[in-house]
Amino acid sequence: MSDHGENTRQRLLEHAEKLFAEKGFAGVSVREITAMAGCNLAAVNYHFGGKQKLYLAVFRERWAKRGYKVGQSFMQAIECSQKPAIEEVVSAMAKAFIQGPLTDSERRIHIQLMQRELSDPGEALDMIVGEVMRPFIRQLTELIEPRIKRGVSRQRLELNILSIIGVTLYFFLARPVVERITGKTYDGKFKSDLVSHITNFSMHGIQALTMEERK
Amino acid sequence: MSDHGENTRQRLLEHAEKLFAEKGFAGVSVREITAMAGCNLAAVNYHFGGKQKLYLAVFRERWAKRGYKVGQSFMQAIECSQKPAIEEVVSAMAKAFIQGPLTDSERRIHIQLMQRELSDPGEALDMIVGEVMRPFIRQLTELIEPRIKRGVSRQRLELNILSIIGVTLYFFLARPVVERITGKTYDGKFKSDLVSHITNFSMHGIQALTMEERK
DNA sequence: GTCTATAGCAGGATAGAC
DNA sequence: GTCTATCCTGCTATAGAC
Repeated sequence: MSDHGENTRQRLLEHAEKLFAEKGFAGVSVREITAMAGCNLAAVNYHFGGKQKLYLAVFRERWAKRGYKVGQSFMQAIECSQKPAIEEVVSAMAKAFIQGPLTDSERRIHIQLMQRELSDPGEALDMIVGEVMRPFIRQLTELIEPRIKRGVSRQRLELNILSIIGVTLYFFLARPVVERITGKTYDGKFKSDLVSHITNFSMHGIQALTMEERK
Repeated sequence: MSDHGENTRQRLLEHAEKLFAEKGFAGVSVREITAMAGCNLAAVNYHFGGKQKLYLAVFRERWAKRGYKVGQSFMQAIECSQKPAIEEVVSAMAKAFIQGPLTDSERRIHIQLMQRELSDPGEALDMIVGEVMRPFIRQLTELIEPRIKRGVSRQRLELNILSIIGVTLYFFLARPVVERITGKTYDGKFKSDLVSHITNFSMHGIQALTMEERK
């Protein structure tokens, strides 16, 4: 019973994250969170000091950790080959996001939370970009840069890398649209189709940087 | 003074749209909307019957119209050539979104609103997909299909088209991240860089469908 | 550390005067 | 059509018992 406190705190973080991802900060009430976490209304204030600070704690204590995890899973996949081809890098990146160390529901929550923070940037965005996205993009840039032909600016390379991440995120964020348009549901088969599509599409996109300009 | 009513109604739609795009449905209060529209708190109920119905009216009376406008601008750009090359189609699509008939601020609002509806699908999503996205994607499919090599499934083509739209949307949605990562602001120069990047990246991605499979 | 109870306020909606 | 005044619900946050 002495560590019941830490349990409550963790349950709060867990369920708050799920609800914030689903409905956004303003769309969730503290009552809803505490009810779902099976604890008292006052617990949020005791453990975090308010709803806003709980929201930030979710990013610091849960989101960031998962961000590192995805990055590590990517680096693990890539580190066997010392000078990986662009295909390997792109494929490893797509897989890190899509078939990486997260469960389906974690992945959903993770990406939705990030998207919400992108849509109305708040205090958490600096952490997201500085601690997770920028280091990840830097690693990618260093891996890909030696494969790029002379004369391609760093900015163009960055835009390409951002695009690959963008395509990947899109297929999670726009899931309701993708399902309606294609008529498919996100089952195992369709997901693996998605992985190979994203890898293929992105790889060709970025490969343009290894060849001469068209026309 | 007899048409003051219609003016109020339009001002409400206009400012409600802006606020809903910025902060989401739950993040905006009716008080905030009416204050910004310079009318009385009760006007929302009188004209629309409640906050939720105002939200739907925004999509039906403003969002959908702009969706058509973008689609038409695309068709206009493409209809001069009877059998356009894939490059033309992709370029016209990127331009319709990015340099099309909308002003910068309209574009921002338009895409943010859509994204919010994708993140938590509500009653407006069916309209968005059915009335605007599906017809647009169908047109694109018909334009591109004759250029694709035999044996490529309709699903693969659809995924490619969705990806192009995805990349384009991403550079608006993730604008705060893109700015932080690249260190650029979305001024005229950077935007035109974006247009050519998106066109290039997407075109190479989809061109894979016109060639033999790799390996 | 957890709970009950409640303060204090902001939200959407409505009735009724003009 | 518009406005004022108000109802009532639900919110966050806190005080204080246990």
